[in-house]
Amino acid sequence: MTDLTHNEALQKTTVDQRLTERGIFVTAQRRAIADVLFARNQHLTADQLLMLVNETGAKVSKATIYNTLGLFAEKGLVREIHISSAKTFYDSNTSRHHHFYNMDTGDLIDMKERLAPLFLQSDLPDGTVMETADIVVRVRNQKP
Amino acid sequence: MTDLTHNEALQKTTVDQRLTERGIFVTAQRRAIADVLFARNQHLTADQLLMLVNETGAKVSKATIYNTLGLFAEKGLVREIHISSAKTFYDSNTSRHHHFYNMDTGDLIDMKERLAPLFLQSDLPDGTVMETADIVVRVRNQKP
DNA sequence: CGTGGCATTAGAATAGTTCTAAAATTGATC
DNA sequence: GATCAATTTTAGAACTATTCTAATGCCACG
Ligand SMILES: [Mn+2]
Ligand SMILES: [Mn+2]
Ligand SMILES: [Zn+2]
Ligand SMILES: [Zn+2]
Repeated sequence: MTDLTHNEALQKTTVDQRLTERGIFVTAQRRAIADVLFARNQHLTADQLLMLVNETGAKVSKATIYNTLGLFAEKGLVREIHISSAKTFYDSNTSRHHHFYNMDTGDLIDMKERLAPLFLQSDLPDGTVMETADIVVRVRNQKP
Repeated sequence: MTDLTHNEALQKTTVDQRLTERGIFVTAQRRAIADVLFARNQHLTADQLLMLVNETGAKVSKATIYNTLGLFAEKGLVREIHISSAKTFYDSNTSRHHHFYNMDTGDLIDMKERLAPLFLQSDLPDGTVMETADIVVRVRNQKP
């Protein structure tokens, strides 16, 4: 009992720190969202996150989900992954890694290799064949 | 005069062949679209293509642009590149290559290297800094 | 308390894309 | 060339992920 309470307190502090470190003011909604999002490494759509957050008992609007995901992405706490025009995932794992997207199942799977220079059949998830391998490097104009 | 006419005829045949080779029936609209799209290697949105095609004097509807781009993509004549949920480019260059996307200017630029194993500052377009480098390998379940 | 500055919210608006159902075109067959 | 089935095109409606609006809520600080 005391153990669980203690752990929750630690968790809460950790999540708060994670936001504060990036200059994000902690609010009840942001904490509720962060609790779900950062519970583990995962790939979630905005809708999925909205449902998961509200299942915990918190009451967070769709607008706040989008505002918060936008803010977190801007601050480097989540990574946006654009699969198609109707499929954007938010990845709670911001370490450098890449993905397999299974067009049949809709699964987005982390690649084991940190940076894969070549994509061999043996690198793919079992039972799948490569369709395309797209690299999009996003750049910004250097600040003057 | 005769030269130009001759060239246009050759062009038309080449475009027709390109479609026919992939089992696509040639129609006036598909030819009008292909003429613009395959005139050179380029990255176009559906809207841009619609405007360019209709500027040539052809009358093609938006639905046909989307139908045709979908068909061409399915047959491997164009490549879809998803930059964000509201930005899909169609690439008339289907050879294996990857892209730099400049978030400031909206430019989508081909990478020189065929497959870039590492992204060094010196690899980036002049005056830009890397924001993210995303690899999405699309896979399908192996046909049984 | 009262004021200022964010944050949150419901719902409307936006925009890219897909769908619908009818009309047009095609091309094979007689 | 007329007939007919299959395919394609089309205008506009519908759909849907995301963004916007503008009103309300929430603190922190004087
Ligand atoms: Mn969703
Ligand atoms: Mn467009
Ligand atoms: Zn991931
Ligand atoms: Zn390209």
